[in-house]
Parts: sequence; structure tokens; C-alpha cells
Amino acid sequence: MLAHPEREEIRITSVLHALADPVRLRIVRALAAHEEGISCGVLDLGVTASTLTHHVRTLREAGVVRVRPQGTSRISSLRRDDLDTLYPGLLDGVLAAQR
Amino acid sequence: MLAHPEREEIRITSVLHALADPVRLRIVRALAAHEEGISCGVLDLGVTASTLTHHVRTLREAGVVRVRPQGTSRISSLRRDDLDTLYPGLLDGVLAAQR
DNA sequence: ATCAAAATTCGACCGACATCGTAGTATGGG
DNA sequence: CCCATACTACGATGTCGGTCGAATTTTGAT
Repeated sequence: MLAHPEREEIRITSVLHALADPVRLRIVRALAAHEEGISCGVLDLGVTASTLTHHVRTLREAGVVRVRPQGTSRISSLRRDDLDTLYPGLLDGVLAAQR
Repeated sequence: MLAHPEREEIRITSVLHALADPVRLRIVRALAAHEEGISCGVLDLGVTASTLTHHVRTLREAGVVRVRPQGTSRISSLRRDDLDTLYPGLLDGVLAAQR
């Protein structure tokens, strides 16, 4: 478990699909503001823990976030380098969005 | 019919969802290569005409493309200005994707 | 007026997915 | 060892959406 795609395995359609959900987009925005990574459980997203697990897995399997265990928590962080290399400007454009 | 969202009405989640489909992404790539716009019917996308209609409508309603009637055809073109203004870098990043 | 080409509409089908609740696993502290 | 915390796994459910075929509309040309 906790498999992450290599940079070369990341697919643009998977990334876009991962970003196209309101809850996941809020997660990405939060991670963008915390380069060191955070436990997504601390975010108040209005969904249950199991739903949150689903979303984080979707982001991880798409190659958007990296997840590392730390105690009983999982620290998620944005894969900025990989995404900026593969799709320069995409992440910045998404994060710049007001709506 | 042929309603287009104003620039202020465009939503990032709708744009991302519109771009997250392989067929629609191929349409967008084709439009990016033809600034003057094209009739999407000329593209060989491996889907039926009715499915193509569905995809073009999805792109139009998301604010990704502008569609104007011309004879019995509909000419689609990318809303580059609007997208680049709202989400600078997003479109370029998506188009830069190799996979 | 008739015909052909291009596109749309409608209904149906079916797989994908966001969500939840419950139960289970894992880690660390007392 | 026991317990609490954080997260995961699984199954169920309801909705959304990509796909098609058949029928219809629209436009332009003959």
C-alpha cells in the first residue's frame, strides 16, 4: 500500500480528474500553503474520515500528493517538483483561481 | 441554445472536469493548433456524432470553448484569453503534457 | 421543393465515483 | 496490556456521465 506513481507514470487526465473535485481541490490548496505537509485529518472539509481517505488516495494515485506515515498519522504534501516539471504552469494556474 | 458562460461565471472545477476526459482533451489540443477554430466533426475521435455533441457542449458550458454556427457546421475555438486570464499557466501546462 | 450534410435531441444503458456507516488495523502512551 | 487516536477496508447506495442508436432539425445546394 501507499504506492506512488513515478513521475513518468503520471497521466494528465488522472491529474485533472483528481483536481476536478471540490473537496480534493481544497486539500490541494491547503497543501500548497504548507510545503512541509500536513495531516489531512486536521482539515475541516465536511466529509467523513472514510471519504477523506478516498480523496487522499485518489490524489496519491494520480501523482498529485506524496503521503508518508508518521506515527498514527499520514503526512500529505504536494508533488510540486514533479507536477511543475510535467505540466509547467498548471498548478500555479489552478491555485490562482478565484472561483 | 449555444449559451456561453461569461468570464466571471467560469468555475475552475468545471474547467478541470471538462479537460479531464481523453476525448475532450484531444479536442482542446486540436483547437489549440487552430486558433481560427474548426468544426469538430472533421476530427477522427472514434466516437459517434451524438457523443461528440455531448463533449463539445460540456466544453462550451464549462467556458473552455466558444462555438459559433457557420452554415450547417459549428466552429469551435479555444477561449484562450479568458482561460489565461482566470488561470494563468493552466492551459499551457495542460498542452505541454506529453502523457 | 427536394435532397444531402452536419449537428442535435431523446431515451436508454452501464460503468464510474462520491458518500456514508460499520468494522477493522496500526501506532503510541499510560 | 489496554486504550485512544488516526486512518483504512469493505459494502451499500445514489447520482453523474460517457456512450450509443434512432429520430429530428437546420442549413445550404441543386
